[in-house]
Amino acid sequence: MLELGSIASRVGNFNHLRQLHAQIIHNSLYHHNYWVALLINHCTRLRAPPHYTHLLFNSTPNPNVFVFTSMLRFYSHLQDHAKVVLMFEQMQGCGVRPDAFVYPILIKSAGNGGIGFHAHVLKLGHGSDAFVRNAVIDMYARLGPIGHARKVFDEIPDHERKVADWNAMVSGYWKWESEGQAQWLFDVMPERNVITWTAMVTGYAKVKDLEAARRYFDCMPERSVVSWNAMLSGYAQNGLAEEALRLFDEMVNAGIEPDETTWVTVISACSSRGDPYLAASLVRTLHQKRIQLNCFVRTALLDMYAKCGRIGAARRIFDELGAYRNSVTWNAMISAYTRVGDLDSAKELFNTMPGRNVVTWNSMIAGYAQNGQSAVAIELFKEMITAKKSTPDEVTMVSVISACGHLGALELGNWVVRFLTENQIKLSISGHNAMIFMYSRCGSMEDAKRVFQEMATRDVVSYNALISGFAAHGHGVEAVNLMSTMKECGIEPDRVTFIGVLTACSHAGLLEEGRKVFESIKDPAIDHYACMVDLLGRVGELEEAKRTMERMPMEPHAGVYGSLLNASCIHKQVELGELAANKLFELEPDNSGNYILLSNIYAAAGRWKDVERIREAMKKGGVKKTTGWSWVEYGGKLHKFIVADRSHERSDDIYQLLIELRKQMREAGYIADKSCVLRDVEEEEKEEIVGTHSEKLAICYALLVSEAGAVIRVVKNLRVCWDCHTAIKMISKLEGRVIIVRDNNRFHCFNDGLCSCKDYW
DNA sequence: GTAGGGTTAG
Repeated sequence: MLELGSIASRVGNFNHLRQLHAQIIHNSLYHHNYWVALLINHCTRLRAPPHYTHLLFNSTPNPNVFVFTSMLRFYSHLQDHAKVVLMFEQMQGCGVRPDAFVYPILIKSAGNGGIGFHAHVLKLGHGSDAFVRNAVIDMYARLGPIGHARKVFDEIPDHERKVADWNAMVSGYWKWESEGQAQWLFDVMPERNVITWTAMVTGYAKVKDLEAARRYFDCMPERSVVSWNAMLSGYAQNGLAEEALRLFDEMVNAGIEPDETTWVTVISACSSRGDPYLAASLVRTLHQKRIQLNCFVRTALLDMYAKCGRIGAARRIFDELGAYRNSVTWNAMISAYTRVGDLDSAKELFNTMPGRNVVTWNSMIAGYAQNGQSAVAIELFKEMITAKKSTPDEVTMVSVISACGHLGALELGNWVVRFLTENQIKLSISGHNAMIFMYSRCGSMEDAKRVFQEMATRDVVSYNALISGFAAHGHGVEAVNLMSTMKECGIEPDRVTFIGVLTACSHAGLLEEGRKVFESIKDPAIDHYACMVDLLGRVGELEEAKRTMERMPMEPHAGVYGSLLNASCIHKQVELGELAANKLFELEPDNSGNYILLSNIYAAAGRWKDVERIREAMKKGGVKKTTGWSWVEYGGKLHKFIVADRSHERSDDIYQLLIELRKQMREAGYIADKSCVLRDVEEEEKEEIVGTHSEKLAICYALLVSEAGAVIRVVKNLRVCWDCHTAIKMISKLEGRVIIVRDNNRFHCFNDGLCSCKDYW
């Protein structure tokens, strides 16, 4: 028996637990409820699998109140409220009378059902038991209404009121964001303990007042590991990873032994830094200290590996966890895959995951949205609301709104906005930012401005979204002015702001403003140089563009040479174009656009042999002209087209219209634009109408639906060429309204046959 | 205590 006792006191992991279990059976002690309860309590602590624990329980012939209490505690820890209630019922069924210890567990785990237990407790006369009373206060403090907690609290005679009751109230007020009440209770309470102080640290961290949190932390008469953890996670969850890691050092130096929670928090702080060296040193420490890695720590490690780019290591942890995985583990792994763009692996996990929650859906939807698969993201969102298993929240909607913006799908966007109000989903800053983005990408600058103006608080992203919108629509002056406004409001422009403003200057031809903006950037990044080269190039200052590029403190990337090539194309500069293109052929050998641009430059100069040479080079290098999808939004649906596409239900009408259009144009004496030379050369090899590229099909569809008076939005991948121009002119004349056409990153607003963007003609 | 969201350029 003595030996058993010494084994029991050393149960540190699941194997020890099994050994103890075996010993107990070996000594025929299994029917002793004392040992069973002890085993179950170890199961709780070590988070043993439920089936193992349940087996233990089931083979106990006459469980007493201690065994039942242990089981209740076990399921309560797992947050399996249904099992807790079931166990409670079984307990009563066995004629075992619940004592005052049982009710706090029940109430804590039962969620809203706890209110029912409150009545039960009063009836059984446990109402004046200090633990039960505290559990009741704690329940109302956590679940609300907090007023009920206060009522029970006030009814306790002064001399019976314990510090735990005060603490429950303090935490409750923080939970319900009554900072003043929490503070007041803290000030008037007759005695405080380490839990009280820690609650204040947690509370101030929750309202993001980390300075106040730190003041309380520094003033604490004593600190437990929980207090350290509270301060640590306060830093970690508010994005102050550096502070968290510094505090962790302090903690170690102070000789405090970190617990599992500490490790989880520190690992998560390390994740947000994404630093593989720091990660490796943390893992070494864990090994040296022989830390038990529970599911939480392992999941945090998984996430850390993934965010440091070690997807394989992350997957190994995921596989090793096996049955111990929880939904967080799954979601972390899914996000790990979407982060690196491996959508297939992510989707595979998504499909096999048991019990998806809203975060699972959000991870997958955001994964598609962030990897250029906006249409799929929206499809998945529709599936989510049809399945009705999880309710979309703000995070879901932010991704969906952004996806609508990327597609330029205004009808869809408006439907999503209606969905928000119908389902009472409130948007915070990022939600409104996504809306600004969506509206400006869809060409509704008025709506974008309205959303921006209606916001109570705006951050740098709000300004950036609107500035980029102005940039895309050629509203240069408004973009420059908005940057001044943001400075006046005390928000500092960041990298993205400058990209937006410089792009705006570029599209509006504001050379001097652009120069000033560029000069004002303290430490211009490579993208800022690219924008500046673009601006100089477009307005025809090609020499200065070239000089700017040569003076860059870093090696120019494809964006810089691309700008130069584009400018050479606009201003028909063969030599400069060749220089830029040759660099680009090294940097992006598979990008067909560069070959086409250079060939266009040659064609414009009448150098047909060179055009032919480029075509040969493409063939030899196996460079395929990228065939993107184009699509038209109509009736809340996206009609997709690809080269030689015949899949559309109105395919015959579309091709008929195309033939008609060409006939009309030929008769009217239109001549093919030189910018389409390479395409037309390629197409001549095929049956002309079959090889028609997707944008022409999209335009034809738009033209067809316009006859029915539909709203037309032609989006994505539109290199507006000769046929398309003519078609768009026809549509907008027909409609007498503004038509927005989007090619990858630029907008073309056609009003009465005129386009705001002069790039292509 | 661990998981998910918004802005960027040729």
